[in-house]
Amino acid sequence: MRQHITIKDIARIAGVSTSTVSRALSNSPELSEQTRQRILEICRREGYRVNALARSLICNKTNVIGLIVPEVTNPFYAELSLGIETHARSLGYNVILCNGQNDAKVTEELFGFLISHQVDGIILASSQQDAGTMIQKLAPRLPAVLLGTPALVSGDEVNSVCIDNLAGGRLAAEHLLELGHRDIVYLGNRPNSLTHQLRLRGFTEMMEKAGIIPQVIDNPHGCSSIDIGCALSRKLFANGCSATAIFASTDSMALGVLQAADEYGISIPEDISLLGFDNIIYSALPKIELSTIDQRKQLLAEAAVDLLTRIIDSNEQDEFTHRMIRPTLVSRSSCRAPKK
Amino acid sequence: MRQHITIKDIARIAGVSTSTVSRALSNSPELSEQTRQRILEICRREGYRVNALARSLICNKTNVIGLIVPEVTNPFYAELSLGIETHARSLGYNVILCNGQNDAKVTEELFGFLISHQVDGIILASSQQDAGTMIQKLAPRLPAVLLGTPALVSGDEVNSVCIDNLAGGRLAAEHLLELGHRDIVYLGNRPNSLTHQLRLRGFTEMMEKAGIIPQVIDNPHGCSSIDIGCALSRKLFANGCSATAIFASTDSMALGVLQAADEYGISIPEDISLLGFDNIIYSALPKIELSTIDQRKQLLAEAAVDLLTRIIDSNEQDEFTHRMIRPTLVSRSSCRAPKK
DNA sequence: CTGAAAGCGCTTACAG
DNA sequence: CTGAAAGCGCTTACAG
Repeated sequence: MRQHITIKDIARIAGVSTSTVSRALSNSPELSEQTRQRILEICRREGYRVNALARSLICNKTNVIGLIVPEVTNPFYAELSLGIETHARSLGYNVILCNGQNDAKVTEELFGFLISHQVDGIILASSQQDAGTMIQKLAPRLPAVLLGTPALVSGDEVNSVCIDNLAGGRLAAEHLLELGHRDIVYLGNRPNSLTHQLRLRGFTEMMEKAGIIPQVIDNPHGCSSIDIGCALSRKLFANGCSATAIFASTDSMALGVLQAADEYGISIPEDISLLGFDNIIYSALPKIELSTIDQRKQLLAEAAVDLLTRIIDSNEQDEFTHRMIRPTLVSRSSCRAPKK
Repeated sequence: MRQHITIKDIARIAGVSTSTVSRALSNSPELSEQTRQRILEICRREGYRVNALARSLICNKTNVIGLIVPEVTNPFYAELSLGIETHARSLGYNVILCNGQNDAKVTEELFGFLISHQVDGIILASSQQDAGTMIQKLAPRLPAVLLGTPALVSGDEVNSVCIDNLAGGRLAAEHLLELGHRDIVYLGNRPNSLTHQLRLRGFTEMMEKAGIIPQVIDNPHGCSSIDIGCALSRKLFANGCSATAIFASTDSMALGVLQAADEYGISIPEDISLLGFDNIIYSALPKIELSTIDQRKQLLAEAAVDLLTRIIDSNEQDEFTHRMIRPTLVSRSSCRAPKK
């Protein structure tokens, strides 16, 4: 069944050596145009397809990039991975997209899988604190880029691309302050996520300048989701919530807030303003209309691929690059001035 | 830089032949437990990792399944791919997830990529009419399963797993009829999609039994999305819409209807009831609360993987299997009885 | 229980 | 311009 046709078969049919077939396929210049065409025609006719495994084994290059995301079901990562795949393809690389499932064990296995398969480099998208350390430990020597978390701050020797979360937090604070909010909740802070730490820090610093100390509600889970956002908000609302605005750590969390608010008869934005972070496509839906901080996924994706391929090509690694992208505010209708 | 440690290095360090190292790694029984442990310890210490390319080349088996989805950014496919990956992993297979981007050219390239990389089998998730033919043409001889479209009907010689779309269409019709609707629009029919044809047929057959001929609005694009749903609905609403209910061909399309309705000041479900198809997670959001037909992604995913691995193991292919999963109605609040 | 040898499908110096 | 040979990293009969 799995009997593929090989270069040997083609050589036999064409009456040439395997070397010649190989050269015809790789567009080697040292070959008469005539024989090349004749051989290529035979390949086409016989449905020949090069065995990438064998070729990569020889060339020590696969032209494959491994991409690990925490969860494809989160639209933020789905959109990000689409951007990465598209840009990588335009540069001649294929992408193997893997689902870490927010699980360190699975992620570690995926590293093993990708390395075993000799990928040329790895992009790890993560908001986990230890993502940089993971790369160092699991893929030393392999070109790698950490996407979404600034490795610079954590001191790991890895390359990274991410949004400026500090600036993002500040943007959020400015927006809510300008609208006149004073009693504000930051919902869903993940203490073990550097990304979230920075987001929070930018937010609180700006708030404190205005003499305000926001209430911070931690998210003890390793990820953010609608369900978690909903659960945390239920607790908040159950205890009676005086705040006029909630800044949710991600859009998914914000969608959860929306759900809990609905259950408690709280209107958004009439009773409470809601601001998210990420700008996933569902935030733009009517009835949702979530104001949010845009992570600019397209820019992130391209920067990560560009950086990784540059490292792969340079074949050296004695300095590390960190790129930060500036976030922007997307103002929709989930935020307004507080009631007097 | 990309100097990996090989079996030869291990052999040298351990003072044995490469054969022995290989046997230690593959848990071959013909080996003293003592040397095995000694060798494995060295491998661990040196951070040795088997080169999957070389191993697969010899074994003629990769334990990798290729999965092509039209778009990971569609939550339906994102959830489906998660189910497939999880189930495949539990059976010892890794999954290479690829993004067809709703583009025949890209999909064809992906087939080439996967076949070149010697995957053991392919799952193609698609709602395109010609998906079965594509498999036959691009991957004859390779174990493959078409997911989401019934190959049986199209007469292609491929295996398939899908929901019973005819039954799904009937379920939708029954629900709207029971609520008392008589003036109904089916929005987003894709004439070149067998899946959608069946959905429509089940729907109209049931309607016609009740003496009703629904208005059908075609979707000329090759895919369904929020934007397309919105654009089609705008046209519908702009011309004045008498219908009391809309059955959208997918949940994404339904979200687009919601958006257009909002623009035209039409309330759902007060003015018009809205029913979707798929049951993506965003349909469950408050304020959205979309009634829909559940495709039961988990069952689909598992059935596809089970079928594919069975074919891979059997190593023969002279009969083709078609599995259909029964859809269910998920009734939320976007559908109600029409105003008198 | 262990090793030498052949071979998986390919590429690339090295000759001619 | 073309071919014979070596080799990528591994596995597996075949001897011993």
